[in-house]
Amino acid sequence: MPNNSGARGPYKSGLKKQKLIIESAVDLLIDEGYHNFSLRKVSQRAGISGGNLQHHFKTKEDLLEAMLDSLISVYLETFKALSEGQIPPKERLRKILEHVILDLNSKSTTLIFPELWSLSNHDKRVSKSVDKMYERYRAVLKDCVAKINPKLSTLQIEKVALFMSASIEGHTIFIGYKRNWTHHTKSIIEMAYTSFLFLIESGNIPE
Amino acid sequence: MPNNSGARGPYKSGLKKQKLIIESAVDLLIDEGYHNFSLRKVSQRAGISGGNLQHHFKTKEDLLEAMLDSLISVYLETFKALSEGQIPPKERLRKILEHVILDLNSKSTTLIFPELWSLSNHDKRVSKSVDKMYERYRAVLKDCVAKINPKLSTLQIEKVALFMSASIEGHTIFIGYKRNWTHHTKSIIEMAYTSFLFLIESGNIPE
Amino acid sequence: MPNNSGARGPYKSGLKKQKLIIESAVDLLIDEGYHNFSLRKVSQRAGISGGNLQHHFKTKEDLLEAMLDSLISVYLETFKALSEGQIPPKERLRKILEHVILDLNSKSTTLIFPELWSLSNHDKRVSKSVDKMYERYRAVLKDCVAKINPKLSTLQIEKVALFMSASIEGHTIFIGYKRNWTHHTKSIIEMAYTSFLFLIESGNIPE
Amino acid sequence: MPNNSGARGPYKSGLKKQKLIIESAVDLLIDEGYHNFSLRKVSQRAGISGGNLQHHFKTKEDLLEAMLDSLISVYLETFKALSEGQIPPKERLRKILEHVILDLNSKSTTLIFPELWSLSNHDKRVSKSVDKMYERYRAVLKDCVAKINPKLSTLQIEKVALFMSASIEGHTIFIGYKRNWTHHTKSIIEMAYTSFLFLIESGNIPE
DNA sequence: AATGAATGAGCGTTCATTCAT
DNA sequence: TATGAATGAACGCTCATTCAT
Repeated sequence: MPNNSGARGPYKSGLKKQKLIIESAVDLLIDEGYHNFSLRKVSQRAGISGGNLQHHFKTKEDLLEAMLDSLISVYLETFKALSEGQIPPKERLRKILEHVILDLNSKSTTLIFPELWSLSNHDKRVSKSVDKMYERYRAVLKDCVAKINPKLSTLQIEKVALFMSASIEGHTIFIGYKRNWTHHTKSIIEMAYTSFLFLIESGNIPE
Repeated sequence: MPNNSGARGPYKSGLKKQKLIIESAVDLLIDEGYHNFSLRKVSQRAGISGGNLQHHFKTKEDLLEAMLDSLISVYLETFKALSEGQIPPKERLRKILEHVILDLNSKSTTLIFPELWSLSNHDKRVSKSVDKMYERYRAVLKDCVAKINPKLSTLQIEKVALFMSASIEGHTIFIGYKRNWTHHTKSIIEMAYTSFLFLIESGNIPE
Repeated sequence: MPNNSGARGPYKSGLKKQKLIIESAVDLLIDEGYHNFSLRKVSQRAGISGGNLQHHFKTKEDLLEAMLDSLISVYLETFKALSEGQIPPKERLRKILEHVILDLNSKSTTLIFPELWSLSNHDKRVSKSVDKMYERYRAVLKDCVAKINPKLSTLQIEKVALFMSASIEGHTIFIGYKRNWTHHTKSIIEMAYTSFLFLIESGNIPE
Repeated sequence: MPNNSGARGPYKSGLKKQKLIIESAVDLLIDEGYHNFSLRKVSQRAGISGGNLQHHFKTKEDLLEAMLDSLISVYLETFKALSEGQIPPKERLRKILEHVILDLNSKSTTLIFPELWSLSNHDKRVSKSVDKMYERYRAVLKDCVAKINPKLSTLQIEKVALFMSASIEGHTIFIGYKRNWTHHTKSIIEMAYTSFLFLIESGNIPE
């Protein structure tokens, strides 16, 4: 019964509908890209009137923000899960790489992230949210890196985590859903693990 | 001198105008992103009427194609230049990495590539052009890799070139123009060279 | 104390809210004009939900009617006050002119009356209410005129009262709130008194 | 051949259509009032598509401005005509009053001016145009007044002209088209002439 | 008495495109 | 080549109103 006890706040049916709207919106974003994204299409997918959509999300920007929050929260939870448990650090690194790189194969990730990158370049709010997500992403990596080679300085850890996460993201457009090199995903994981581990253990990272 | 027939003369007025239009269009794409891209705005930037624009480029798609060709040709020339000359292979690898990673800092590259990646996901023609460009990109890398470690199989070379190019592309959104980690560009180049060279020389690449 | 039955009690909660709504609506009309008047904005100003507003006033027309009644009643009371008391008729005429012309300077009068005149032209109900108000207005003037020059016929009295009231109304847009000639208000009063009195006393009024 | 000689500027058919649009817009304003005025209705009345309307008038404000210019120019021409010719000043005053007061009976004047007064209160540009028109109006009156009584000071002339024009405007809502007192128009003209002339000749005007 | 949910029409405006000039 | 004229669909958004809660 979240914030619904008194006379204020959305009704239960309203919260459900908002979820439905966000799902419809994300599906549309995946299917058509942001340059073909419109509130009309969202309302059609959700099976509601345009007026009702605007009742739930005052503006397009509001809906976009809600979509972003919804999308990012999934990844944040994943990162949290990946940083929990008691596992040897190298093994954890492998697990992380396996998970995030395999995730690139998914339709949703393949199709949504390029939209986010593009939007980030033209919308401060989006860029802020995306930046924050990547920060959390790197935090998981940094924790892992520090445990593998405790001699690394903070700056070195920072840099290698940045290098790792950026390198991984770049594969989206090559091994993503229905892309040309999806079948090389396993090999990519191997090369990532091998080369990243070398960087970390050798300590050959600029200060 | 409105003579416009034949193939002679460096800048026939028609071609000149087409160039102007394409430049205006690219500028618009950079400034506003494809989701805010419209023929109207292009014609305004080019200082011509909408009707005239459509005389030179029948449809939006036609203009997009011309833009793409124009954009990609620049990179193709760069790749060609990078593969020429007589340099020791490792040195050449370094030069390539330096060049392509430094290029990520440029406004144009930072802002255009996410648009291309996004468009690739929803437009076959764009994806074809972009794929072809990356193929040429990898060809340069492959040539270099093969010379550094001649023992690698064709498949290994393919894979490591894919891994390298993908890793580099991923940095666009982190060390690009006005992005948060631009100042780490030099370090990124170092880490890329170190780790890629390790992969190549160790031969630790899946078959 | 949600007791709401019967006619007792000065401010039953329902009436209170209705008053609040009407005040908000009038303020909106003053600030934005009828062409920017909407129930949505009224409900926002009143700090209530749209649904609740429509609970108190079924339709936009209903609210408009209530606003009109509220607005006009103020003027009717003024007219009543102006016609009471024992004063020499010329002195009373002066008082009336002073009062009604000075009232044109007020923000509310300046901004509301043009809206009423405009609405009168397209809404029978509004025109009826406004006409009735002006009738009462003229009644006060007629009473005064008759006492100043008892020789005037009913028709003459009617005509001069019409001429006087119409002439005065016309100054709204010139000496009204924040208008260009507000500082001439005193002079206008003088000219009105002088010329109207001449008309009345000379009896030079068409039959 | 106004501004249409070269390759630029509107075509003849375009100018004609713009006139048609303005006429349709004015008719709509008269029939429904500004609070019911919409570009869609204008385009329907003009028998053209919405897109085409927006081709001729970029925004609603642009159309409004063009309408205003068109409306006001008619009155300006009238004022000019009224101030021309060689007539004894009193006779000219009578002619002016007859003309402007009789004009109040016309449908167009009756219905448009209240809209202008209302709009003036909420739109600086409209208020500026309307103010300028009334200035020209008073200029005609001032010239006439000065000739009837040359002893009046500039300020007195100013004030009496203001008083006269304002008084006349006020009759719009009473003796206008299909209003209750249209049949008193002649009498109003008489009273106006009598009382205004008294003010002017007696010189009984505040300094 | 009061909320939020929902509708359907309408708003001003932008868009890609076609066509006459 | 180049313009302006014209279309028809779509856009984000506001509106008055109805209704379930």
